[in-house]
Amino acid sequence: MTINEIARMAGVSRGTVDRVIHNRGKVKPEIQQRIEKIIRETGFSPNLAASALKRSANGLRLGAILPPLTNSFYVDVLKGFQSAADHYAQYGVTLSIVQLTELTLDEQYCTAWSLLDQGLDGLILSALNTPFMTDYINHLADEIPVVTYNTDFTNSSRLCFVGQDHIQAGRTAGNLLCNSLRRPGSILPLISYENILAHTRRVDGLRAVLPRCPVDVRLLPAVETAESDEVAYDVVTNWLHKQTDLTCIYVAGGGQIGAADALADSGRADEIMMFCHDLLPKTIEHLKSGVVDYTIGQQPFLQGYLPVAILYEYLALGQKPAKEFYYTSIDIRLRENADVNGISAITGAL
Amino acid sequence: MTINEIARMAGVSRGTVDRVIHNRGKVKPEIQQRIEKIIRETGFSPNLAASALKRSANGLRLGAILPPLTNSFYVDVLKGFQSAADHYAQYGVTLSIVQLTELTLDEQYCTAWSLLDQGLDGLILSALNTPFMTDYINHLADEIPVVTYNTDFTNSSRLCFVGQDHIQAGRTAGNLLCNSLRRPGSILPLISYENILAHTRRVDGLRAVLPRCPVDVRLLPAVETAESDEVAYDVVTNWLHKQTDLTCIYVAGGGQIGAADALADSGRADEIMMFCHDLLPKTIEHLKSGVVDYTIGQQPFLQGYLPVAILYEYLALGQKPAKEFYYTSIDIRLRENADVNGISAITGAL
DNA sequence: TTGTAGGCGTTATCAA
DNA sequence: TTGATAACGCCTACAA
Repeated sequence: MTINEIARMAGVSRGTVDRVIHNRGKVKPEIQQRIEKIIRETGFSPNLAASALKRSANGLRLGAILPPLTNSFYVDVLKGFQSAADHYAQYGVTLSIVQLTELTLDEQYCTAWSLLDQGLDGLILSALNTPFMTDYINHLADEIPVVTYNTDFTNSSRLCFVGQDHIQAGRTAGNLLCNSLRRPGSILPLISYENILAHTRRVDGLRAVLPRCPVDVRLLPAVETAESDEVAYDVVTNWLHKQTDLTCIYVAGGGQIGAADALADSGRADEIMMFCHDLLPKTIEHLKSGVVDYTIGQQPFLQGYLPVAILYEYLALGQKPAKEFYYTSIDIRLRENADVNGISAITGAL
Repeated sequence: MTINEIARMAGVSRGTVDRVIHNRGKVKPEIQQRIEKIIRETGFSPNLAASALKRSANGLRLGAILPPLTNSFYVDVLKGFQSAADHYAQYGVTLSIVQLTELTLDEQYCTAWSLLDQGLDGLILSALNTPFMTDYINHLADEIPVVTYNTDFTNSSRLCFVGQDHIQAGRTAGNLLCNSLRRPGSILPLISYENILAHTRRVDGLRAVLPRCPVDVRLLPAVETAESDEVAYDVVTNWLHKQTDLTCIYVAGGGQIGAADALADSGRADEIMMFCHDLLPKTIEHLKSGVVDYTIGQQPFLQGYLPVAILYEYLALGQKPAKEFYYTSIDIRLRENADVNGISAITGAL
């Protein structure tokens, strides 16, 4: 089935069929309906290779906003962006990646705005959950499609979200904890900031499943680390002294390396468990040395790659995303599968 | 960069450049080198959309051989095949899927042969590891590219393999077991048949890490279930009586549902752990009800989808696979992440 | 050994 | 409101 055959069957020209397919109007209603009927009956859909070939001439400008790379999680996200940019370059896509240097509202605003000023066709972003940012995203989304990743803005008009279900990830951590704890005691949760939803939600998820624990556990109030390994090191060192019945350190976000180092230095890594999120290079080392017991990954590469793919399909091929929430997997890692690099995206597939 | 610009820069015609790109010969060596130099310097690579558009006229016939669907693991593999077939249909690919009705050598041979007789351009298969099959795959691979999935034939001339590193998966199961066991005792491993390498390797992997276990454990000799849930049910029921210090049932392959049912019926699911491989619909139920503690998935969908993508790129676009081993992830599941469907392939991405 | 030309299916432009 | 025509970049006969 080609657009030519449809045109022949309908007794019109290709141009008219094209106008119907893309809802461009300027077609007599009765002809429109006739063509739509034929398309439905034949199950015709445009040849993507041909569309892509033709569209690649036009060009598509996408922008992506990336939090500071001091959190090395975003290094893998960046790889996803770059890999996608590389792949879609031949389809006329240019991706402008803007790296923030600090995690403040103002900079986010200004950067995003300067990107938009360049005349973007679509935007990919992740940001702090504040009412101001929600408004701003709504404002952007009026002009161009916006895809959020890692951190969602559910009550905004963004096109869709790519990232983890953080509550469920926290529940999964709690599930692992319940399975592994051998003695009663206290659990110390660490987060970066109270206003990072991802982190507080993970703690909420963990808390929700603790009643299933076969031994008595107590979840201490979450301690902030300001996304700093130094702070986390000190926090853990202090609590190791202060809280004598500590059985587990749960890093819901921020400073996992500092926390692990502190636990290792204390010489009590065998006796106290440690759980965290994300699979950073240092985390792999800590898994192998037995300091960290479990970590839960969230496919960072895909969080960079997929938004680009989604926006390409939406803008260039006119295909709306199939889902509003593209949840990445809850990827449990421990010593023996710390090194396995699963296949995260069929990048080369045309 | 287009083939036209390269031709202009080299002072030759498009045709000559095309011959160089695809190593078709019939080009004067000095001209060949000149063109190759320009291609290298400009970083030119052919536009995939244009290639695809042109090639889709020719058509590509692929074949896939699928073990009996009585093992519902292969239902997900089949979905992968179908999804890929669907996607690549517009690029002129037709995929013939042959489902075996029993797992015997003769049938595999005859089916594969009849497929080849139809004039295939590439073949995807999974089979029992016997010397005969290795010879046969070598024979096939002389004619057309062959991709193995799930079960590899490392000493054959197949193009590449898509599937799990079974030893590492077994080690991961052992790792989980060591983390979770609370009392000493015996572990009962179940396998389908001794000559299914995947299963015995998993047990080998598990055995290798047991010395790290903080409590005393003993690994019993593996028991065969002939890939039958009925047999597995009886085996487990018997051993639950016979082996009074049983702490864990490890289903390395075959009959996991029967085994779980037996454990549930015995009323001792709380006291005895159960580990298995693959995430079948019934396994999810058993995870949620607490009968099965952990299962290790291996991305079955991808094991169907990826081989098709690989063969398309190889045959239609002339791109050799980047790796010989495409290891799927070691996908740990327990109650709280049993339901999560990660994103397994960017299928719609052009 | 090299060059030429036609077409893959779609889309954009222009003329009717 | 429609139809005709010219690309998009590559591949492949066929001609030279």
